Amino acid sequence: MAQVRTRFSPSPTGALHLGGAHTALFNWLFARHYKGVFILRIEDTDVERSQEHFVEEIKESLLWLGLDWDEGPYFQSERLQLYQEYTHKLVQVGAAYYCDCDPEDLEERRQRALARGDKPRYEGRCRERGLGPGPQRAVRFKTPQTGITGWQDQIKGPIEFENHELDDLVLMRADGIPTYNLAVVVDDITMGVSHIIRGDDHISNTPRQLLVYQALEAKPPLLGHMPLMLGKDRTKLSKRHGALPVLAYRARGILPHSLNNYLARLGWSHGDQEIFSREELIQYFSLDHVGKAPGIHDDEKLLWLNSHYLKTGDDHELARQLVPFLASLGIDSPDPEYLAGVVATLKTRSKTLVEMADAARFYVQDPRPYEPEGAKKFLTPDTGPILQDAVRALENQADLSEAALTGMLKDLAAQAGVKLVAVAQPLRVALTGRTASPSLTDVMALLGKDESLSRLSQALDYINQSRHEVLSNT
RNA sequence: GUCCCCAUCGUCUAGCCUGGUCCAGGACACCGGCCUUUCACGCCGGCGACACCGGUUCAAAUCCGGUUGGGGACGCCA
Repeated sequence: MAQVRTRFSPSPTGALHLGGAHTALFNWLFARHYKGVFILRIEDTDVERSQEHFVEEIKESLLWLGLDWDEGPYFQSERLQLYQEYTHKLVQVGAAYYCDCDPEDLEERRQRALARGDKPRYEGRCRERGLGPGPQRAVRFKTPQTGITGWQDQIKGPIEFENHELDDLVLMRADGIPTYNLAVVVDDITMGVSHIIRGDDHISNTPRQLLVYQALEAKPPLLGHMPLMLGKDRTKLSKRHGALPVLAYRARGILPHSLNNYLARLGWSHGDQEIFSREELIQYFSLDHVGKAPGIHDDEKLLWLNSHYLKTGDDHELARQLVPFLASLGIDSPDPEYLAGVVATLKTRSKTLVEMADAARFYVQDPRPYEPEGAKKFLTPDTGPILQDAVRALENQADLSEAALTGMLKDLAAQAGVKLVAVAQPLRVALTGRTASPSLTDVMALLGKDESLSRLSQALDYINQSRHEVLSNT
């Protein structure tokens, strides 16, 4: 295969969301697999809606996902001259013509046709008028009205359209800015794009673009239309389906590779494999295992992948990634070594970094106020003696290893003649403020002897205090 | 409405091209059990699908046709 050159070409009219990330990923994977080039191109010909800050957000999103580009970003708004040249060429060879139809009038006709149940299309009023350039004049493509335009889609297989289904699309607006259909073609030709991989919502544009290639006597790239991602309601994924911008997933505490792995497996597969490293994704990716049917976005599966990567990730690396999440809870990042230890105890219990940060609170903050239910149930006059015994035992405990602490807990239970759980829960609430937490042996080891002892006496104070409150209330 | 695309468990999917090895495999979710100092993790098990009709064939999830259903596109948006 000649050099592979793919591109991702978002329009900066909104944030990069899941659907965009999906196509970006497939293009990137394809380019990386074939050791080709991945191009970023910003399609900002919609002057009205394009915004600079969206460009930044798109770049940031791609970088966060690790989808680095080799060329670009190119901006269509900086290539207007080029589109003009191509437009003139098309007019010269008789493949395009000037049109002065009133856009509002056209819009009205379109609405009427739709209401009537007809296929709305430009009737070709200016097609044979031989108009020259002038103000308020757009350039339309003279679509052949006979014959068939088709291609071998790299994902869907053969697709064909009858040319008479197509109308004369606008290539160049009256204001001299090209439309999408012209700009893509010119760009893909001049940038030497070898493979266009895009959503299948572009299928109906494809015959038009192919016809433009023909008129330009240019060889079109290979085309692959990937199935769309649908929302739970099975319609095209859009803003109204929830937290969709890629950066929203970052904010939720999703790891970038979790999202990549998730997105890769939506519409693509490699046998029964679910978990892929970045390298494996590159190694295995190809268009022949991209499916044709649309997929529905499933947050649960994403969360599962994320918890998998949390579980299997490196403690220090995860600790580093956890820092901003702690910060947003108002917690200064503790010593990296200590935080890695904290992470080690939390990684199997968290689905996101947000959850992990929240679960980490008690390690670096006062466990009070205690979880009300837990305090009510486990920090009572009945459990006071157990806590007192625990204080004594811990004071004499020199070895804070897992085995030693487990032994200590078991001895405590044996001496009190109760089950281990009866000792563990009061201690847990005293130390962590909660009824659910990592293993107590881990907690005590990390907190250290002094801090643990101080939390136990805090809890004893709490018990005494509430007893007095009860007494004074009665 | 017209054109185009699609159709395997609730969801993501393997298998389909090169029919038999599939009374359809994996994963998420869900349910049950085990493990257990709590919560999780983990482990074991369970539930659960070839949209429908016809054709081709000794044989069809796999090939063909139709029906139904879903989606997408019909902009001087991309």
